[in-house]
Amino acid sequence: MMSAQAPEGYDKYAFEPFAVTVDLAVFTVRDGRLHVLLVERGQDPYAGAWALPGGFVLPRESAGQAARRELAEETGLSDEVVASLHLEQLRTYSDPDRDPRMRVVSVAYTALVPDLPEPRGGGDAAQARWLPVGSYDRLAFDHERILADARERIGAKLEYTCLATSFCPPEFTLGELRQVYETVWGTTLDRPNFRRKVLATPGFVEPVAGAARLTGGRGKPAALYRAGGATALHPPLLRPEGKPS
Amino acid sequence: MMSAQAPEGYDKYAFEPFAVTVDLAVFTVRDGRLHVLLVERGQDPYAGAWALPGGFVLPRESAGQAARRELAEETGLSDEVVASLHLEQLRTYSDPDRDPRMRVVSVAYTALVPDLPEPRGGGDAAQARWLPVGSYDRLAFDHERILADARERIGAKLEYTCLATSFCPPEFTLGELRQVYETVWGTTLDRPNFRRKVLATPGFVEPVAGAARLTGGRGKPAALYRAGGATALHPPLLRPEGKPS
DNA sequence: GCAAAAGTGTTCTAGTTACACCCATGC
DNA sequence: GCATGGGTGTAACTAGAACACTTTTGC
Repeated sequence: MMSAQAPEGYDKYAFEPFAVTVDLAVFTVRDGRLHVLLVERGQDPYAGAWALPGGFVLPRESAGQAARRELAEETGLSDEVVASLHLEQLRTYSDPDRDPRMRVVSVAYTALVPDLPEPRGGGDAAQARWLPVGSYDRLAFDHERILADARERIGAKLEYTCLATSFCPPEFTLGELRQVYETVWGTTLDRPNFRRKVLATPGFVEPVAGAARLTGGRGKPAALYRAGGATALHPPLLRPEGKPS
Repeated sequence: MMSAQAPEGYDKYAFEPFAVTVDLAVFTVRDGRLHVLLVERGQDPYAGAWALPGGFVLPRESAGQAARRELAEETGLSDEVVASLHLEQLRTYSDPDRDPRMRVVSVAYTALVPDLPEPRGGGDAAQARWLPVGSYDRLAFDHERILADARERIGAKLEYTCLATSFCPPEFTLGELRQVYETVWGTTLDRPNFRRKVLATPGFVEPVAGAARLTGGRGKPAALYRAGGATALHPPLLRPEGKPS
């Protein structure tokens, strides 16, 4: 924002121009692994490297609007679906040398989506793909850092919000919901305690009457639930501390 | 960040230029009230209104560096002191119409400082002043919103970090530390329980051997403490829920 | 029957809450 | 003395952790 100290008759073009972009860290859980949506760069710098999807903020849109627009373009999802997704501003990355070409300030966003069909190419040339986190060599620019920040953020968010249901299809079992936590946190959780905790939080999930589904091929069919209306998780569901998977 | 889909031979000046600024929400506790550092605007828009201090990000600095530079200018604190302060990126505000003059994207930062001497004018014309939160009519631009977000953030931060000591002078009593929590949260806390909680958290505070100080003019002199090395507060110190002051 | 996954019950304990109570100081 | 704020003690309550156990399915 212009402060009171800004020069009086300033000139819009007096400064070296800043480009403002958005970067998206979009996660999903597939086959019990955390996946992130990436695009392959076709040109230098970082030609051939994977990068987070993103793009310029247009002159008449906010960064949040730009993020939703880019997400719709990259995933091929309908506007209504994209509008209903949970998109959260992560933070802004502004190191002067983060892009060698020019001064680019990027507002990063995070989204959690259920396991989607492989994204169609969208309007752009480069194909967007879901890749397991850690399965790539190196990300372009400072995207490695952004992705790490995003992982940390969603891990923390699961503790005190009901956001985990965003990773799930419309109807899901408590086992699937638990797997979301275990995948994101890289831990195992006590099944009985997890169940009680979730059911004891009003509005976290609501049962689908009479419905049940087999999960692993064997075992007792699990009851189905839908996401409830609650967003906060009080008291929080804390991840175990020094506990590896 | 430039995505893989960015136009190839792009022109730095092809877009309407974005200005990138920082805004600062700097808090202190004075006389048991939460104060925020504000500057009075001398020119339109919002001439005469109070605004958060801030300014342009220079071509060769990051937003965080700009925030520290502006903070030093506004408060008149030495560079070493400013370098040691806790400055945290809050979020970025990018509504296209948030500044009527041009497109300004602002990265907001929050800082917590102990009760400082009234800031000297700094290099700039407008005087910066500490004002109790809520004691002004209206803030310029979307600064009301930024300030509200900043308050919420620091309130939450006190719950699970040891950051409250940033509001205190180098040596402080547990009563003063408790008052920080009560002021920011607008609640009262049980004194004995607060004391135990703080002392039971390793590294939150460390005693200053033998030192004591009278606080309210009356009463038993209180032992003095210094901030410890810990940053996280495990388990957290949760604010009471439906409890007014 | 056996393995696997869902679902229920129970015990133990750390952490918090809500108090009552004593101590040291200024007026 | 008495008001004021610092400091200690303690009983009740709550949420969570750990783990045994039952149920329902596929093979």
